[in-house]
Order: sequence, then C-alpha cells, then structure tokens
Amino acid sequence: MDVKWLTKDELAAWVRLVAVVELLPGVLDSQLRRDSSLTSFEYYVLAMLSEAPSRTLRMTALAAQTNATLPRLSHVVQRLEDRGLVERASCPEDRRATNAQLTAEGWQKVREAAPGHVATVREHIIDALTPEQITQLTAITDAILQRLDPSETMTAMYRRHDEPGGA
Amino acid sequence: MDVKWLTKDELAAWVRLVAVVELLPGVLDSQLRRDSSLTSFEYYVLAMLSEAPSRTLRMTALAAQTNATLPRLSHVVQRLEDRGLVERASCPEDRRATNAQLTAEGWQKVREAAPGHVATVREHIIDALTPEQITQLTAITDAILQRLDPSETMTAMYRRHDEPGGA
DNA sequence: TACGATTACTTGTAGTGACAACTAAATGAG
DNA sequence: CTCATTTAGTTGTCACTACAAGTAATCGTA
Repeated sequence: MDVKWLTKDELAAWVRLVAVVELLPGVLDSQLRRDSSLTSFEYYVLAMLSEAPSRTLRMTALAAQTNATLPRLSHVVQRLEDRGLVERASCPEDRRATNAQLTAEGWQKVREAAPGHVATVREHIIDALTPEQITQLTAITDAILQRLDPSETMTAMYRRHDEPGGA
Repeated sequence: MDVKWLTKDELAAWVRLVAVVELLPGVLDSQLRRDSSLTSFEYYVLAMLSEAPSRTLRMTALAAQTNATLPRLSHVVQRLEDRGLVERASCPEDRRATNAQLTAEGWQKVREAAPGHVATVREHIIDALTPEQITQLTAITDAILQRLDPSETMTAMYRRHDEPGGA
C-alpha cells in the first residue's frame, strides 16, 4: 500500500484538531440552547440574514454563508418559519428561487442571543489565544479550507461581516 | 450589556474556524463511509481499541479517548457489536464496568480502513500546512482545549499514539 | 454493617442531519 | 419553438446524537 503515516508532530496537531472539532459544537450549542433556545446552526442562519440587505437572502446564498447543504438549510428554515423567526417568499426575478427574510421577531431574537454567544466564543476560543496566534489561526484555517472546499461553493463569504451576530 | 465584540482579526479567524469545524467531519465521514462503511467516529473507536493493551478498553476510558459522552459511545459500541467488530464483557475487577474488546474482524477492519483515512487527512489537512504551521496548530488547539475541556475528563490521551490508525 | 452517595454504564425517546428522490422553473441546442 | 439539461429548492426516510431516566455495583461513613 505504501502509506505515508503521520509523523509524531503531525499526529500531535491532528489529534488536538479532532478534539476541537468534536468538542466545540457541543459547547456552543449548549450555551445557545440554554439561553436562547437556538442551535448554533440556527443562530448562524439568523445572523447571516440579519447582516444581509433587507435582511433577506436567497436560500442558495444562505446555504453558502452557513456552510450547509441545501436540504439541511431547507429543513432548518422550515422550523424557523414555524417559530415565526423567518419568512419565505418566492423570488420575483427567478421563480425557482426562494427568498428567506428575517421577521421582526427573528431580528429581536438575534439581537438578544448575540451577546451571550460572542461571550462564549471569547471565553472558549479567542481569549485562549495570543494576537499572534489569532493571525496564525487565520492563515492555517484559510489553507485548510482551500482543500476542504476548493470550489468555494460554500465558504464564499470571507469579507464583510461586521455586526451584530457577526460572530 | 457592554459586550466586547470581536475585532476584525478575531472575526476572520473565527469565521474560518467555524467553517472548518462545519466542513471537516463531512469530508472525513464520506471517505470512510464510501471505502469502509464506517463513520469517522466509529473508526476512531476501533482505532483507539487497536492501540490499547489486549485491544481492550473500559467504556469510560474509550469515551475519554474519543471525546464522546458515555451514552453516545454505548450506542455506537452496541452497533459495532451487532456487526461483529467489537465485543463487550463485564469487567472482573469492577463489575460496574464494561470492557470493550476488538474482535479479529474489527482489527482487520481498522487495518483496511487506516491507509485511506490517513491519506484523506494528509490531503485535506496536513499537506495544506507548512511544518511551522503544524507546530503552531498544535499550540493553538492545545490552548483551546484547555478552555473547552478544563477538567480533561475527555481529551486525556495526549501522549502515546503511534500506529496504525493512530491518525 | 447498613444505607446514602457516587460511579459506570444502558436504555428510551425526541430532535437533527444526510442522502436520495422529487417538482418546478429557466436555459440552451437544434 | 420544443425538448433535454441544468438550476433551485423541497420532501421523505433513515441513522445518529443528545438528554433524561433508569439500573446495578461500589464506596464512604457512622
């Protein structure tokens, strides 16, 4: 087979990265679920909408910005619509497309949820790192993402992002 | 509320990290599922057992090494047992405890799955980074893990790990 | 030595995501 | 124009995970 196994250093990085990938979602989810009755994916959907012009985005664009497949997004938006946080309407210019728009209630929900979420992110990630490590992490994840999603059908949103819920 | 929002640099790192956390499991899972009919979590369970003395580990220890909760592990081991890859036996020294042991078939399965998995890890992660970045990533994830799992009930296994399936 | 607390797990159930199949609208080639 | 193809999204089913509750053995302590 002629396999290039991982070196000791590579393995050390890999084992830790796997642990982060495994543990991080749970930490984010439990805070948001407890304080705002949202999963972190639901939060990101609302957050992306909150930043968009007219707080409206086509499903495909929303899927790209949240790193999700369309079926997954469709189900989640369905549930958010049932809860009155989002509304869907057929797009006039292209009637295949659907626009998802944040409702007033949804906007309120993001605004309430954002501070606690950002605090959690700070506490568990950002404040654990030096400014230099933040820069390094950006370069590292950037390099990885080019391999994970070369087409960049997802992860198309690496500019903009201010506020609120931008994190 | 007085929230410390993320700076531009912090946000850049965070957005990319979230994307990695969201995309990586899918990439690993689809390769393993396609080539070996295993989820990546199932693979790690088998891999940890394959490295243990007598290819046997107590459920609690196995849960720690795979960053899983006990209920989750219990269900997964149940399924692996149904497929003949693992066997469970009550521990003689402490009859509350259960030992999970890799069967011959399970051992064979890991050995077959390991090369393809390691190749995927190399291709998508390791080979995307410079040796220096590997070192940086180790330090960064190490710092994060101290915040994500301070008690280290999970992630208790940061030594050893050689081969095969160690990655 | 008895009984409350803790530890080690298992089980049941409810909610989410993945995958495949489906519908409908817009292109595009002849 | 017309029909095949692509694009955009939805829906259904199944598998997996989380959470809560339950069981059983061990520890601690009085």
